[in-house]
Amino acid sequence: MSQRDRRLEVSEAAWRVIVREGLDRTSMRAIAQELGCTTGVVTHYFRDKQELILFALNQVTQSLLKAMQAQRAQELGVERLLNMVSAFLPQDVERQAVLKVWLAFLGYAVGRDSLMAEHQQSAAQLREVIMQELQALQSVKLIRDDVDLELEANALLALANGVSLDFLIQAKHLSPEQQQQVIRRYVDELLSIHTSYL
Amino acid sequence: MSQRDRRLEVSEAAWRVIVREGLDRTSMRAIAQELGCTTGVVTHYFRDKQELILFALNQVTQSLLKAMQAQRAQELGVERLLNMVSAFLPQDVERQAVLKVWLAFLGYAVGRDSLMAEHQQSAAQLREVIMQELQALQSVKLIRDDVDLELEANALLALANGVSLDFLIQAKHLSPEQQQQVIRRYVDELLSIHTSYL
DNA sequence: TTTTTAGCATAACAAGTGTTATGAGGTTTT
DNA sequence: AAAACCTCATAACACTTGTTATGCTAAAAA
Repeated sequence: MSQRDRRLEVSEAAWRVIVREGLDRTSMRAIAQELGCTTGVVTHYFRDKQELILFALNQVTQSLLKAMQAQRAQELGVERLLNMVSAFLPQDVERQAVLKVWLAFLGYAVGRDSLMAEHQQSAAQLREVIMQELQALQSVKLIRDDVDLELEANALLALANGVSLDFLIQAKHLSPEQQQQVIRRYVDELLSIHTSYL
Repeated sequence: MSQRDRRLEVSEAAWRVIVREGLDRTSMRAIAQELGCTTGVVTHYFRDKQELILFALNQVTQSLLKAMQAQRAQELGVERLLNMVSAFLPQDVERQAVLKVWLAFLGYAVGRDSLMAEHQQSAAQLREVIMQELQALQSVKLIRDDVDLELEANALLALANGVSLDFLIQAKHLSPEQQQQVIRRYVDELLSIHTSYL
């Protein structure tokens, strides 16, 4: 087992504790116990807790980015954009766990401007990918030329984030199908096919 | 000064610390120092920290609910719904502070199912108010009869939450005008005026 | 006026925190 | 085979945490 894999094991143990117990109860000792060893392992692979947290945060955002990028294999079009945005909706237990970790981090980042800025950087990457997608759709005339793509990218991500949050904060939350439906409707609205006769 | 006001003072001091330092660094001592007194005050008005946190959480959600309800003074219509939803967008520093406290609580509630359930109850209230508004609009034929109002209420709140979050997690976030614009466009879509010829 | 209570400061408590040093045992390198 | 190193357990460190008990002062009630 490589050194890199061991770091991942620690990070994933941290995930599990965060999802189950919450970020503030995720102590070094709790992570070690989850992994079935002592804190020696944790301190060996991470200089301090801050580094561990940032690493785990990166794991979260990178996993979301990858899931989204994987959808770009399909041919350009509405479905591709839809699938890209849907890639990080909480439609199964894994992504629901990711969502919880993500939210825990966001809450933790409140009042910690440097940490929030770190996350903003990842969010900017995500926004960039979506923007490129929108630009591609605009260049093939699927989106009208007068549409503000920066605004649309933000709005689309906002909707996706809101739909994700809905899963955690609403008791009667949207089903996976409804999540997709809400996103789909919004994406459809973006297309000149539907808006050309406005 | 009444006993009730004193509790509010403590709670508001807690808010300020949370926004500035983060929830996990909001200790009893920090709150007391923010208020300019000792922990004796805090422990006198709140049995334990849990009670203080739940009280402050309630203050957050109630303030949002009130701000929204205040908009119902206007006459029924698109503008009223729009203003109700916009009432808790982070369009000024006060509401931006409320947003931070809210997010801190959400992150804190991850892994604490009872606390999350508590928040879901408040969220359900909010959803109910929006649903009533949608029903009113439907009854005056501003929304088509075949529209699923439960789904729409969730979707609308999801969009609003997402737009709010966008303010914190996106460096290039939406301006107050853009926030409103995004909501407005979505609300417009709900109206039969725009969807009748689909 | 006496007594009771509310409001608050102070201090101490046990528990849990991140961090660090030390060292043992195994693996790789030289 | 010897030296260097990686992996990890153990233990101790200085702090911070929420909570509780004690007591003082001023206001209210008797």
